[in-house]
Amino acid sequence: MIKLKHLLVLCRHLTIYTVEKGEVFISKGSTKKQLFFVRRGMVRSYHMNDSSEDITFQLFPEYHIFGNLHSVVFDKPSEFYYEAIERTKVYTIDYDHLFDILLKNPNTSVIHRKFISKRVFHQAFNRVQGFVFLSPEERYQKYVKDFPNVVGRAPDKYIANVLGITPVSLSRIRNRIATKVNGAKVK
Amino acid sequence: MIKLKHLLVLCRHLTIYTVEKGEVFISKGSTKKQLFFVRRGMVRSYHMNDSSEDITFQLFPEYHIFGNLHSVVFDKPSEFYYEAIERTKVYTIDYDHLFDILLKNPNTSVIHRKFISKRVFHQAFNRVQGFVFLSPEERYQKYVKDFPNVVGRAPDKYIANVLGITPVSLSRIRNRIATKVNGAKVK
DNA sequence: TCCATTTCTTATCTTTTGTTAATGTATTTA
DNA sequence: TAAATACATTAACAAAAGATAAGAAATGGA
Repeated sequence: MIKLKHLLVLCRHLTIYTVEKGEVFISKGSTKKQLFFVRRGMVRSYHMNDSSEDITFQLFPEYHIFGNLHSVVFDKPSEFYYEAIERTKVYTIDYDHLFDILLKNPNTSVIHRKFISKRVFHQAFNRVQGFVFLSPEERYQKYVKDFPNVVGRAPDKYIANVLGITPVSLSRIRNRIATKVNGAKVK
Repeated sequence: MIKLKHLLVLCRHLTIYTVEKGEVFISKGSTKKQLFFVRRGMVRSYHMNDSSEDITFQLFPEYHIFGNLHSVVFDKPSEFYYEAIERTKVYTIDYDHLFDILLKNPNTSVIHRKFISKRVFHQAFNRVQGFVFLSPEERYQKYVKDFPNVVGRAPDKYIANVLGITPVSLSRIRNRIATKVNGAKVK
């Protein structure tokens, strides 16, 4: 059980701010261990190729948590950029600071455990299951179900990357699904 | 720093045993929260399709840890089977028991954190990165590099599943790579 | 509102993958 | 040892995906 008073301990240490579309929260190479909670807007993490083409790794809409995973978990510089793709409002806290609080308030270790294992791990584990057990088409359908507030909103090219396919292929998949549903395609 | 005395606390609670090839450690539906350390042999986790065809999710050779993830992390019954694909020797401990020990020995929380975040999460996160950034062929090459003691040993059909492709496709990829390396293929 | 840019779709072609089945090769088991 | 089983490879075909480019639609700024 997470109790209100433990949440209050955390809230006092949160910083709140808003950034414009295109602004970057975390750059490649950063070792800052920060966690962010998206209160409004959307963020994408992406990887920059040698040939200067970026591939989106994940999309974070409202009420999702992101952070410099490479630093927080692996103690390495970030390999990703994290940028707002809309005007975005976040709550942020330094991870080491958070960890101090958790250590000083043993009861909050429940929050820590829940955070690390449930949220972040669950995401990664579920994605792997999708790649192993589902076809690209099924993976897209599952993504629509799991993230209905991302689909018509973030550019499809980002979603395609997240699903491990090309934007062109995603467009065809969407077409294929529409054709199936409507019997014949509606122009 | 993990200290010897903390490891000793854990060791006293480990159970050691060996099973034959084909025997099952964890069945689908199990809610037992157990962790296993593979001392010798190899284990595979797999998912049973409705049409009674199984898909391998992961392979665990020596010195790898596995457990009923669905139960330990999500408090749900296991959706996977975990079976020995060789004669396998494991060290095992009940997860709740382990957690008790960790709580009573605050210094061991380092072990806990390292275990959950580093090992298990690292695996999942790395796999997702592979699916998003690499082609099936590159994914296979990375797997060979990361698990040299699995490749010539576990059946290729299992490895193919882990990589999210069919066994036939993996065979073609291997052929393609061999042809590239040798200039012409060696029969 | 209009222009420029970005994004999505569509088309063409090539490559890869899935599917199914046959063949060859080990490995097991009786 | 012989037969049976499991596995890997290969082939043939269909389906899907990647790459590239061109056109349509949407978006964003001036």
